Amino acid sequence: MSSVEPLKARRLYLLLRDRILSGEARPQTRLPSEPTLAVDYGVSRVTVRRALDELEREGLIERKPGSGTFVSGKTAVAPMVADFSNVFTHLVEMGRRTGVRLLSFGYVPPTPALVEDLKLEAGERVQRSVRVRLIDGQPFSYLVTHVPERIGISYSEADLASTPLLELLERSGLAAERASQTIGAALAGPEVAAALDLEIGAALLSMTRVVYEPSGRGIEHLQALYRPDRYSFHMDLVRTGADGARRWAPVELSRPADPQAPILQKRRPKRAQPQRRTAR
Amino acid sequence: MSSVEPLKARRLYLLLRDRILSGEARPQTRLPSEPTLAVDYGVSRVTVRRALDELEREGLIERKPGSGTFVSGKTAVAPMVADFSNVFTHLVEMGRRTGVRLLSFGYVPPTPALVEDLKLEAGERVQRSVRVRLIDGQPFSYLVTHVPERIGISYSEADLASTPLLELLERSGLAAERASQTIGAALAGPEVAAALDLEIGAALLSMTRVVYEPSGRGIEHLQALYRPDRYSFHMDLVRTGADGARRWAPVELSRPADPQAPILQKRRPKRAQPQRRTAR
DNA sequence: CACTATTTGTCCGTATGTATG
DNA sequence: TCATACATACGGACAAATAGT
Repeated sequence: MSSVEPLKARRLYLLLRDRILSGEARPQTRLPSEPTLAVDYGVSRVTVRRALDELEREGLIERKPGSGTFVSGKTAVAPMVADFSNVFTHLVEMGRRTGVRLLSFGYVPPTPALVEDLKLEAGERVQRSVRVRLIDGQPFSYLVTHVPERIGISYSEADLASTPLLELLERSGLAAERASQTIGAALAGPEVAAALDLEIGAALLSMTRVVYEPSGRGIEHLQALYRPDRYSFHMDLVRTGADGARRWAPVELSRPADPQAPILQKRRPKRAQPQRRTAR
Repeated sequence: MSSVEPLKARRLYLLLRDRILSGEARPQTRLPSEPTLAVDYGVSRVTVRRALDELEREGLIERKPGSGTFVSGKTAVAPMVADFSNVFTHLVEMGRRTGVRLLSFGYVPPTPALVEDLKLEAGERVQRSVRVRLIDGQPFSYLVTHVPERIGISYSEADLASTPLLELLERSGLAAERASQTIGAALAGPEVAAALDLEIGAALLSMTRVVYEPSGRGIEHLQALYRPDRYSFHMDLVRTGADGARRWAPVELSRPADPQAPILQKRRPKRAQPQRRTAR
């Protein structure tokens, strides 16, 4: 009973939903007509209708015959916004909104890449744990963590399910002094898709972080995958250094010194899109 | 007239290509067998073969009958890595590797979101420009910029095609003092897909940045969309403040690129020996 | 040297989504 | 809205090549 799904329609549905939920297509505004959408996205009108049907079923749009299709004012669930410069995930702030599920835990031989990133010695094994973070009961991040075995033994599996890893490491007397982060994008494989309640091939935000102790050896390697509709990174910067150097430093999140501070926790990135008219 | 494209096969192809180009699947390693892939990704073997055919055609994999499918040592084009804390896109570093195409330019009434973000006054219009950045002749970013009209008039359309916007603003005597950035993900619409040489619905890295002058008014609103295979954000952090505060500050960009990191590969529920074809 | 297990390569008929009118 | 034509996707089955026992 492997019924095949309407793939093109689903893709278009996802695209339009993304536009609506991201706030690009604002409530009460009219969507392009069905024939226009069909031409724009290179599909038939039947496919467009299928996508719109789905959106209508979810209450995201309202169709008025003879008039057009309109974005309804349905609000999306507030996504989570993280301060990019804050390496610690502070449970205090997250509070009871978030939870953690420990999917797997064990000690494995490291891959070559891990040896390089963590500067492991020959034969040294790593502790590998896979966790899923939830917000309001909904999964939003998939975390694969690798820690050198000599460090990993300082806490238990149960600790990991309740306490942020970096906090555990600190309690063990380890000093996290330097960190290195890279943000990119990736596609969801079967495991991740299942864990994050997505379909295979969905787009994800990815972050790779390596934390080092003063000696320069790595103490944590984290590969995180986020649902972009539920998580994004944010950073406020101020100009520093009168030496003409174009340096910018992050500012505190908690203290919005300026009443006009531009941060709003709930704001999501807008995806701009040239509505009309392309130039070549 | 080929009316329908192989969507599932294409998706699987993109997924596997992502794994290979990102370095997760390392050269010379063996991919899971076709039946295994079919089960893992919930498609038929025929579909798996189509995806592998495409990869083989591009030389990313080598198939050895009876033996398996192997990742060939073909190196991906080095993607661009940006220092996240550096608001300025320094042409100096980018040098001649990069180029800019100005797609559109003009003055338009602002959207409600823009009014809010830039703190525009009633009736104030904005200058809107759409640019595409190229690296080695290949497009990697799609930039939609909005600038208040009172500021935009200080430079010409030609300037914009050759000089970074923030530099132009500085020359006009404007002080960029604070900035606010959000990174997320988005899906490619028709225009962006065409501009970035992608297909509609492809995943993109998105960044929204608003730059403020000391008075608190916005002087630039940038919506950037990046091809994740050609661009990513990087940041090195050091611990600051012995006051126990968990502050981290960015340091100078030292090393070029961390190859993108590990995602998990589905393990077979069978009795698997240390076959270890996992991620890195 | 065979025997076995697993892999890729090739074929089939069937079912269903998509485009067209 | 409906019906038709076509391409894709599916689940088989079987052959050939490879590697390990």
